[in-house]
Amino acid sequence: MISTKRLEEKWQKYWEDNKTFHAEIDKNKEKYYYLVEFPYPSGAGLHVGHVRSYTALDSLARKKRMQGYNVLFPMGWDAFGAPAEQYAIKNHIHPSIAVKENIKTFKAQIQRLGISFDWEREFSTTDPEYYKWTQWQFLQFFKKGMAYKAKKNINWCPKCKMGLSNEDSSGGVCERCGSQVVQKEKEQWVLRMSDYAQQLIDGLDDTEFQEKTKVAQINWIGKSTGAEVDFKLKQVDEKLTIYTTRPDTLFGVTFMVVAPEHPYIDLYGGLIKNMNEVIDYREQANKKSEFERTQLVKDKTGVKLDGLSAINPVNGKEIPIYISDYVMMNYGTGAIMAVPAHDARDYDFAKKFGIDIIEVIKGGDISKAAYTEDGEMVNSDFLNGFDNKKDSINKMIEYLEEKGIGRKKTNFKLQDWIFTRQRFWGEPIPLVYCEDCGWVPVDEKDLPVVLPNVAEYEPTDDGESPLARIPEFVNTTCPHCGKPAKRETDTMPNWAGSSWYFLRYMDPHNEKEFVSREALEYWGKVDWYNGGMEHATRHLLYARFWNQFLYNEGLVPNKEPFKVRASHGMILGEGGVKMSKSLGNVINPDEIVDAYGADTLRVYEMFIGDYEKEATWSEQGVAGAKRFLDKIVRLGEKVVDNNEYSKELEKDIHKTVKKVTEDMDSLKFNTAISALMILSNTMDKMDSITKADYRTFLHLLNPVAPHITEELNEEYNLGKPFCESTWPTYEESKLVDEEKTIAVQVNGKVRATINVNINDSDEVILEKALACDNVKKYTDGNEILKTIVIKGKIVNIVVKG
RNA sequence: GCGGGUAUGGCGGAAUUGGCAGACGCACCAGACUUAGAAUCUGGCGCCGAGAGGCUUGCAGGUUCAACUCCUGUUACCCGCACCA
Repeated sequence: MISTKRLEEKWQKYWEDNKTFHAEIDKNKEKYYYLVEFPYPSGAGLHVGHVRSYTALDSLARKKRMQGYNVLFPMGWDAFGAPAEQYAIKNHIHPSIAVKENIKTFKAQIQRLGISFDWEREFSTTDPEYYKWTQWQFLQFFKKGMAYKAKKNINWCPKCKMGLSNEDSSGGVCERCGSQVVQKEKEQWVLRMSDYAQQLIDGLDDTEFQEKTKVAQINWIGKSTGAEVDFKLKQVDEKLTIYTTRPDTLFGVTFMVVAPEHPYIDLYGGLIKNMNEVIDYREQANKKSEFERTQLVKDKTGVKLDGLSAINPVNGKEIPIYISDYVMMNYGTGAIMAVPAHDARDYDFAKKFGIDIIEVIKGGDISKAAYTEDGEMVNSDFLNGFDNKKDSINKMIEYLEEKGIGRKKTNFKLQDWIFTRQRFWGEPIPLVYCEDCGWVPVDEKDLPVVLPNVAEYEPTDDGESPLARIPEFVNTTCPHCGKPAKRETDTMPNWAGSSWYFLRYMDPHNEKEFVSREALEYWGKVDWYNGGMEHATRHLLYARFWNQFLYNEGLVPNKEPFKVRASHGMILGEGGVKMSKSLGNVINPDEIVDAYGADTLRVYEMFIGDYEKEATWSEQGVAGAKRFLDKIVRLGEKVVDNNEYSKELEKDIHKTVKKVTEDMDSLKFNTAISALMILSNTMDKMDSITKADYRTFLHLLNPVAPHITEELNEEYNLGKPFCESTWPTYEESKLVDEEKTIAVQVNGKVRATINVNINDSDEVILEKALACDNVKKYTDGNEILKTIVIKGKIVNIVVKG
């Protein structure tokens, strides 16, 4: 046989020459859309983790095609963003050139693996032909009022010199470089994602995501129900509105707290006697990063507003107001009512500042965390005696609404999406600022707004985009009135291009539309989307939001873009540690392909363990996969010219067809391969196998090891190439075992095994069981209390003593 | 703190969903072939025990003829989220 390298190249060429994996709309065939998250083509090249998910989906796609589906399985590149830009700055080349080089490397690496992507649909988010439509879609948001410019305190990474979304600065740390994020005021384009909070929760019902993914999204969106309550200020005719989930504890309110940024501080600064102290505190708080405010400083700080106080609306008592950084301006109303008896944070604060603590729920452990659950209400006037949280809350809301001092209210943690980056390497935002007309969208015919081809793309210290330094780019005319005007110089985050790439794959070369209606209707939803768990609250949420917006605008036919979402586990280095450059334990897939071949790498990674869990790399395991494939090659020497299954193998083959088919559908590649290993061991023990035996065996292995199986199929002249054949089927009737060995237990312990026939009655089986010598040993002289016969499975005899 | 998950031999992991725990692979041991090695083949391989046998799925209980699987409690680790009112 020819060498592994040559045969792999041979079949890769065959598939390419025959456009085997190219999909076209075909209304006579049922479609299936497999999608694997497109990679960021970094300079480091392909990782064995990529190989795992690509091979898994490739196997599924190959099988699905053989099962008669019209399979869409595309691949592209998510190439905007900071890493490419950093690389370009460091090496003094234009990011577009660096990106092209990296894509070339990645693509060659993927192609060596024989992944059945439809390369005719390939694109990069950085292609002007693609980002033209990203810009076009941004303009749809803009025109709908879904994009607005706001002066925002944004998460600012001082190292990357860039504004970050909440999602990108989770934990107060820059997602990219790990620096602590600080707050900086900046004008930003923002998408009204929070408007979609409820729809994003509801839409999950229309998906088949894993529970953990759904939960992660639901938690991130952070819905809470409660009430807004208006507290009158004593010194001025004004009310301070707060949000609470526990209006039933209103009688226990002994103070209020506003966020340092609360507008009332400036508005009523004249009444505040210790304004200097207050301003000082606010400045201190502002300097703190979100991380310091939330993680490090659990110790409560604050300043009492001297000269400004509020009235508790339910009992008329005067209560003090404090500012403290434990209240956030971006959630609720930026002000809270404090119930120190039943909330740990309020309790800490009250203890520190010597404020009254009034118990309103009996039995609540005052010093412990969070709001007390059920207990009898006390010190609460009309709520006294209520002993159920829900009823108390309803009663209070009813009271508040009646008096017009409060109302039921739902809040979400989900914030609007900060959509601008002060960077060069992103999609330019297609807006122009005109002194007379304000912000005006670029005419559609003038899209895309192309990134200029210059050498200056380093970020500036003042936080302006590098594009601002390029007069030819900045200066333009107003699309509306024609007067001189200036372009927006910020660019989009790299989550933009990935928010709709799955749509573009359906019709990637369309110059007139972002995708044709026909393609949208035919390819529909992504049936199976594989990606990392780390994207659950970012890419996956952004993409759903984006698609829901397009749906609401009538631009796409499905509100939810993805049906099933699966995620692969990470591959760790030997010893169970993360692969990293610094540890020097990164495995380059090329080296494995060179040494063992692509099929071996593929089989190994599919056999390594539970697909959804992390797995540890083992070179010895790779060698084991290679041994398995070598054994399969040797099996060919036993083939005799017969187109029926061997009698001895028929049942095993039918069972294996069933097992492999079902296991692959549920991502249990490891057990599918195990079943094939068992079958190969059985065949290996036989003197000869038939062509039919061998072909079906190779066919079942083909999705995972496509090259070697095609080659052997051809060499032994077994039939058409698998990629042009129909997936094997099994017959239920061939699965039944006539004879079976089952265990006999006495008092739950196995004492013997017996052979039973499928037609044996329970009585016959029991008789056989009782006849065993080793069973008699335990039953003789003992009273048999009970016998259990489970057909085809087990016999259990319960004896006394 | 809240939410989600995991726990099975020396290792990666199986277990028809309540029916012989440890499939399959790796590693290891012994043997065959070989001048030797590689490759390949045969056999062994959870723990204790010479053996009969006993014990064993993080730990402690429970349900059941029967529990890795169901229930209660508990421990450890991993991952999200987190002064969210």
